[in-house]
Amino acid sequence: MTDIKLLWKEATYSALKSLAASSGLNESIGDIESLVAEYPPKPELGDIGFPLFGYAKLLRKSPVAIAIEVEKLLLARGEELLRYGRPKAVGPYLNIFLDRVSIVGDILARGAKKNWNASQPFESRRVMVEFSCPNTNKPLHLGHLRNNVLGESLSRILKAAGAQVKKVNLINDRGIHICKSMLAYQVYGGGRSPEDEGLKSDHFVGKYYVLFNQLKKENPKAEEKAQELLRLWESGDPETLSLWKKMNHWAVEGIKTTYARQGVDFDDYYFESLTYTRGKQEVLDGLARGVFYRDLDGSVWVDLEDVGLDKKVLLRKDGTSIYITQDIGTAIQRSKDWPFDELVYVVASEQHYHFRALFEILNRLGYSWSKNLFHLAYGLVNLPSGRMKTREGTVVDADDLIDELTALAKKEIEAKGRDSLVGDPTVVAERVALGALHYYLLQTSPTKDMLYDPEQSLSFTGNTGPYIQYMGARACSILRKGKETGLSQDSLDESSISAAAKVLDNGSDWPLIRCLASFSSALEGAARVKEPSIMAAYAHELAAEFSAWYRDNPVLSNPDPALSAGRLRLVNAVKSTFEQVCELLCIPFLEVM
RNA sequence: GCGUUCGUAGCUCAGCUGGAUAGAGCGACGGACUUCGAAUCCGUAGGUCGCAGGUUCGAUUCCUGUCGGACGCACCA
Repeated sequence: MTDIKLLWKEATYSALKSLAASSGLNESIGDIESLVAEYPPKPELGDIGFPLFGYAKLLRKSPVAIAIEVEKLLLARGEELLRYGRPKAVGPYLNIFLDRVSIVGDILARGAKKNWNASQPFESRRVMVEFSCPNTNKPLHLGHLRNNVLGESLSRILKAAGAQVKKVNLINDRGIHICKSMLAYQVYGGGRSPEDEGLKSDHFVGKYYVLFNQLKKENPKAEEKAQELLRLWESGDPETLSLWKKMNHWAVEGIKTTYARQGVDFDDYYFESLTYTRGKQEVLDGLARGVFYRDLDGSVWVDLEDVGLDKKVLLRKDGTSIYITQDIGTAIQRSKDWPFDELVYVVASEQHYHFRALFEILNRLGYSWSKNLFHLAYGLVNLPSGRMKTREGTVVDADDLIDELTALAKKEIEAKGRDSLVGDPTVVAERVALGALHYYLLQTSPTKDMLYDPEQSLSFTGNTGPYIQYMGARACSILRKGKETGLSQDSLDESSISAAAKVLDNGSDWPLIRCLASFSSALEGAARVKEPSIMAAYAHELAAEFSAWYRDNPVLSNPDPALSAGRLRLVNAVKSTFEQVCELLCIPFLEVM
């Protein structure tokens, strides 16, 4: 599809060029990029549209007249071009009606295959994606769920578009916040384990982090003691390290369980405790080269005021590194470990300023790849009641939320009397819950703050993940019935496909086919601007299109067996496309639900 | 104060490098289950795209200003 589009674009562009030449105008008509190809709003207008307004002034003709002349020029080129479709002037637009049989053929060839996507605009690009990056003092919450699904989905989209992707996670396993939960555990824990208290291990650690607030009330020196614990940790005190290791293990293992449940994983884990001293040497080198400067008290600074930022501290007066110093070191290390064409940080938009400074500092240190760093900033997830706050207990815990959604989905399955039809209702319910949650989080563009309305997300009607899952399940259902009737012909040899394609070259099947064909441009768009929301919009469009199609176009109960067989092939392609789309959006695909 | 970002239907959101009549879902109202699964579908109502300028043949989209919200401007992470 992409190639055919390009072919028509080139043909139209060269027609415009010769039009300019024959009018005796030597003015340039701009490069081919200035000719935009779009989709006409209605199928009956054509499959590709070129608006010609921009050429009116250059050619001293109305766009309507230009369209007519371009159409004439293109028609004159004969079969060599016209076997790929027909050009038609439609007002100020030059539209193309593509050769539908060949397009249908391409779609049907998807069949039940997994990897039919041939369009790979990101081929050979190496992209590293960093996401999640939890603290080890508490379990994941709703905000992490948005981060995780954004990072995972974007990685899958980039991979599908042909890129080599490396997913990395940086665990924040050191610092004062970790020491607080350790201190509270020393005071209240009594040496108990998560098993002793019957808690998931990360929730167990989180409980003690919350208990630190109680400790502060009981003991005014609690903050001081936490600082003391941090000093002990940094000096390598064995007892402190052993407690730290134990609690971190609990936290990380619990968090990994949630990842597995969510269907998220990583190619590499970095631990801040192992990387936090990196970057110091880089800063000292930069200082020696005059990129940074030393203050009278001994601290090291960078002045970014000329690019609209402030002066930033890079090393404390005692020579220790801070947050941004670590990120400098980590970025440089990564560029050595796995040279990338691009590094994407999926981090909340609160830290936008931090990343602008980081990228600029790396630029000043002379790393040419600093221009290939990208902060995928996402907005906060708010509740109808306001912002989530740890201290006010308004944080929505990730595991609890998935549990609640699962329970609700199960109730829905039972209410519809489908519990005996879906296999294990609990398993299916959790997959529906994840579909609901992930789609809800991905449909909004990342940059925006979003409102998480538990009620709406718990409802499975409308523009939701379960709706998309349902349409996938319906496609499967038709295919199952088709097998029983013996109408389905799955052979993928060229002649049988093109025979089926001819049957499907009609007005009623076209809107669905056109939608299936636009998958690659949705994928390309989502990968280019790094927004899974574009793929989510495509998923909904496909679901709605399929729903409308099978309502009006009987597949099995059709008097024409050839049409039935052809449409069954089409349903097969629909199913295959849904599987791909669901995979990209972290929505579990369901054969029945 | 400075910076970043957002403002589209009653609510939650789409609208891709400026292009053909600004779209979904929820909610409201009215319809469709002897028919491939009604977690569905169809119809109706609902918009000065925050406001004011500017660029352009053309602006929800780009620029400037302005109003409103969010976030940021630590020797915290």
